[in-house]
Amino acid sequence: MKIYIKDIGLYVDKEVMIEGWVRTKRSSGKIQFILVRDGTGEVQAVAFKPELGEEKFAICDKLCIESSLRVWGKVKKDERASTGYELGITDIQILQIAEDYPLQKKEHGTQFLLDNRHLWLRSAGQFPILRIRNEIIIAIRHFFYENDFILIDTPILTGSIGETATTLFATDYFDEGKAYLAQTGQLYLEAACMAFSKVYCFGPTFRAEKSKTRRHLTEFWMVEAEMAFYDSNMNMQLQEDMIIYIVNQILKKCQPELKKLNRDISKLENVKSPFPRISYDEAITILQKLGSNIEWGKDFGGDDETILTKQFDRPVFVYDYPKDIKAFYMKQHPTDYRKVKCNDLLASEGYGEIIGASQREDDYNKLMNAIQKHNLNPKSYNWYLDLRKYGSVPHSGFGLGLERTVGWICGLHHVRETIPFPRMINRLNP
RNA sequence: UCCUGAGUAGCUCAGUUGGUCAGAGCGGGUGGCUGUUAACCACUAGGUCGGGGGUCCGAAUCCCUCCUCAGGAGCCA
Repeated sequence: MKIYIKDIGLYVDKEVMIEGWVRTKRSSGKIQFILVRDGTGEVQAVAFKPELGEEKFAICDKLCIESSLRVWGKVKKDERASTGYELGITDIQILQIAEDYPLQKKEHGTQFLLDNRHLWLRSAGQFPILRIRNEIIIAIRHFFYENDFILIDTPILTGSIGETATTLFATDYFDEGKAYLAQTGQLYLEAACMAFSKVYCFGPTFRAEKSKTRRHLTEFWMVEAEMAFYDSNMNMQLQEDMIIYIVNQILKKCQPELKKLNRDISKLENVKSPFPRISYDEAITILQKLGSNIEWGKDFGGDDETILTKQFDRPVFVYDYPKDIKAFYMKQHPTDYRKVKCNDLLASEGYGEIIGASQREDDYNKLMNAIQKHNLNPKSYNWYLDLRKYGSVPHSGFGLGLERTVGWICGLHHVRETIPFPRMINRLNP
């Protein structure tokens, strides 16, 4: 009977068949240990010459790493096997010998691994990361579903609308001129939230910035939410609830994966309500006290974010930034014209920004002013301005970077391992 | 675009006061081993030292230039 390795504990002393690949092999004359993986787990299969016979033992001898195979055998509990169980091979069938498989058991460099990303995905270290990514995505969707949000799929091909034109990927679009790959779904969500009240989108996002850092990809996944009748404080509360929900789900469902990644679980268990909330002004004071030479009016650098997040044992909100360093659509602060109602969420342990959020400008004239001040063409924003003409209400929203969130929860140094096939400034293949 | 660092065997790397400096481990091949956990032991094949130019009796090593990669700045999630 064919089984999956994750279920092997249910079949002790039974005959089973497993289909999979060779993770590694060790041989010692008359006995061979073949570590078989099938995508759900791994198990040590043992070939013992006197029991298996010359012919089949010789077949095992031909196996190399990542060869595909079918094995039959009896499941045994055995402490000597790394996973607690082993399979006493009674028969074996090779599907293909993976001759000259490029990846070895020893360490490789990043470039080599990325060149072989299609094979690197099979490595033991990549399994927990992408399984956690999967669970995070499911947690996010559940969170929104349980909180009465409607999923709105926003377009990936767009006209010239968005934040700034310099960081867009362009492509020819029939007689309509240039189309751009979406760098946010927010403006469309604002339209949709006037129809459904609470909405979200979750899809790939594209930024043509020439960023070469461990926090950047040119194609990444962003979940964005938009809520009618939410002010900036309600917005932060929702973000906090969502992050706590995600972390709790991962702690509940992914203990084995976190363990394989050597993640310090206590750091994740700290992610509880309430998250500290500090204003931009307070953040500047703290940073200056700690020796940063940042001045009021400037955005935080990577080092500043690191210093700031290390002051707290959980993610921290920074709110109400100067308007000059933020996007045109953010709502003007009611009492301080130099600022806008917005917030970032900085993840702990130095990971930095994982959410950017704001209350949106709902006043037609103020929005029109901002568009003009940013040298944007009001014509392109006709429909966006319409939303302020026909039943405008206070509304807020945020965007969460999926890969940065996965990197933070997994405790990884670089976001490139958090997505199956990373797209970076000089990497388009595989 | 700018700053810093790197490029030596299929992979990971050592080797720079210029002179047995063409090296190791892994991987491949051959042989050995009945409990291996990156198994081990013996033997063996593999390289135009990123490309080009220069200095020198002599360059992996020094100089110039180009290419590629990594990290960071800017920008952002």
